[in-house]
Amino acid sequence: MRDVAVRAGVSTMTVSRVLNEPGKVSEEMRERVLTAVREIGYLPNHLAGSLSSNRSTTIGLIVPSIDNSIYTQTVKGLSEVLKRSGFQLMIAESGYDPNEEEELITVFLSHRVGGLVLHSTEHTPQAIEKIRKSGIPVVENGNIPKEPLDMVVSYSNRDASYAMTMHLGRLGYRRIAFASLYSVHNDRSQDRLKGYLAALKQLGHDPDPRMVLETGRGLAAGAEVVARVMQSVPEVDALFCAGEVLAAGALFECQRRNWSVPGRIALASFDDVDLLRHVSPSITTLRLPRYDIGERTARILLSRIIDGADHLRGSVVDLKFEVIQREST
Amino acid sequence: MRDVAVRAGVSTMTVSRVLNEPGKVSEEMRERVLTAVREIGYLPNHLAGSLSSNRSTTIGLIVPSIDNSIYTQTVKGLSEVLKRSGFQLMIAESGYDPNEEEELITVFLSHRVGGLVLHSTEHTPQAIEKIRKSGIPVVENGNIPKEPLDMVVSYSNRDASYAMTMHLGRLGYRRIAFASLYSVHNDRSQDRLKGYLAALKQLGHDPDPRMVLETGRGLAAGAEVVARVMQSVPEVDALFCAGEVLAAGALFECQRRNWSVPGRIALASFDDVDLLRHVSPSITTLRLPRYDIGERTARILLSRIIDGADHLRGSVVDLKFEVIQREST
DNA sequence: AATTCTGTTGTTACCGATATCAAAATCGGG
DNA sequence: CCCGATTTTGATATCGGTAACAACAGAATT
Repeated sequence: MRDVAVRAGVSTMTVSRVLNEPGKVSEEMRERVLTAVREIGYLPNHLAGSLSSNRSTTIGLIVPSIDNSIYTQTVKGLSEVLKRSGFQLMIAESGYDPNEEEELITVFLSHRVGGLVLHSTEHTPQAIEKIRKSGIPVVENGNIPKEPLDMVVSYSNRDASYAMTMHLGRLGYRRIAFASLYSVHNDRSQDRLKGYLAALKQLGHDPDPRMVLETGRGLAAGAEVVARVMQSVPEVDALFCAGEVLAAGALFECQRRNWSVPGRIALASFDDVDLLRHVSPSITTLRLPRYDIGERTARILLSRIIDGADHLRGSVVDLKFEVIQREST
Repeated sequence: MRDVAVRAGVSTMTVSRVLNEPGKVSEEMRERVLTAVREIGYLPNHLAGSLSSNRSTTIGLIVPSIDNSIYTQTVKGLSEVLKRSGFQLMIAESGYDPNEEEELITVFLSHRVGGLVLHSTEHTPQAIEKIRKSGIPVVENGNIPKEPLDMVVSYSNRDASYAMTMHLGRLGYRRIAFASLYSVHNDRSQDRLKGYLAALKQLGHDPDPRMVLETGRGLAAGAEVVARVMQSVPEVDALFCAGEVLAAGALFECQRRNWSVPGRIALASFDDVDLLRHVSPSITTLRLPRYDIGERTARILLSRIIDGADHLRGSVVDLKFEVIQREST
């Protein structure tokens, strides 16, 4: 930068102004400086800039696992909005472990990120303390927690699960089973179960512990879960899989075993991925606003960081979802 | 840091040493400093550290699109290895556009990343120039380019495509069609086509332009492409889809139209994702070392950055792939 | 014409760490 | 017990920018 200043015959301060607040510099200076910048091929040093101004254009994002198609839509929404404002994304995986998450938060804070996006809504007390102390804006977006850290952009897992279960009930299914990922350290799973149970109650069905299943990740888990419930409760007539991979795995297993869907058993899913629309039968599911979540998260963060919109502190954005009725129910 | 130094009654330099080169400090000092660090809840400022030391623990990664399951495995490999060494990942999407990529490279360079990982192997001349000038290590890992920028960790798209086509030939298929994504600005597609053509030649089959198809992304594109080739060349007996989404889409279309697979037409795919193993019939495909690519990329970058392993400059790692024979062929 | 205001540019200090080299403490051997 | 070698610690400059305020010129006001 010094080189540019010398070449243009101005002070470094003027160079800095041309690059950051061009309006405050006369036309003539601006051109002289920009020419020098081009001639030298000068690249500003963001580290120095951030250190000096105590402002950062980096946002830290922590997801449970990168290789999960449902997060990627959110990441894309985030990334596209942030890029437009010249912000960068730092991404890390917590592996569904709050302690790991805390560690990553620490690393991000020491990188002085301007904001933080957390998919999980379960945090260690130390993590919460560190975030509070840092004072940077945070958005949680995997669920709508009881006690938000700061801002929230999400949909309600409980409401979505409730809506789908009610939908199945209204279609006339009487023995509706529910499958989700293991719910320890996963309040999304817990809330989905709550929604399911609330809907059963509303429908006047009795809950049956044999019809509430938990399993691991992957298509194989979906296959296992449908086989398990068919075995233990043969009269089951619908299976609501709270996860799109589980639902797909369940469908494939039904195809292999020649269980007609929805004749023998109906299937419903959570999250609308391309796959569910293209299998036959196509699978009834919930369309969740994954991309929108990323977009809104980015916007609200930028408002806080750039415009200092302090009135947004603690705001909760509850985005809409939709039941998509297809052939499988 | 000043506060910590004062509290421990030492100089900031000693604090810095305790944190970065604990071996060079006496046991007593170390404990005094660490206590002060804990009491104050001190978080080092990485920006300041990087600026001062001119070293960075951030790696920039540019992928064409984040929401593509095949990249996520590579990202995971990268992320896991980097995390262990305290490195961070900055991720951005180029949207398959070299100009966009150049822009992102510029941003990353001004953030002074310690290394760069590019999935694409097509770059603008300016991008190449900027990278050269910056002197930071770079890994390309989407393909094995003719003229690498620096280091390469990948498999050969041409060889993989050749291997699968030969496999189909050896199984006795005589009219093998080939489908890929549009090949403009996509040397992966181009190389896969080359491999296919080379194998046809080797097998003594004549290439037929009606059996070489290009299409867009998504399951619908796979459906479209299989319908198209069945229409224009009814005697086709195998379709090699150079992309796992295309193959899955093609299979679903065959199921809808009741074209028996592999009886009426055989299907082969590129990349081994969970889905291809679980559909019925399961799909013959290539297992590519996606995760390994990320892992090796991270390792080789860290060697260059931490150990200054200059002999690795320009090295090319050609990882192995494997043909997975399944029910669809 | 003197005074105030406005807009542009420059000066200086500082952001929070590390590199470098000098100073002080420790150590072993004669 | 002294001296040089070795280890440990500290003082200072610096990394590359920006904040804050000062200086200055020309326009507007009185």
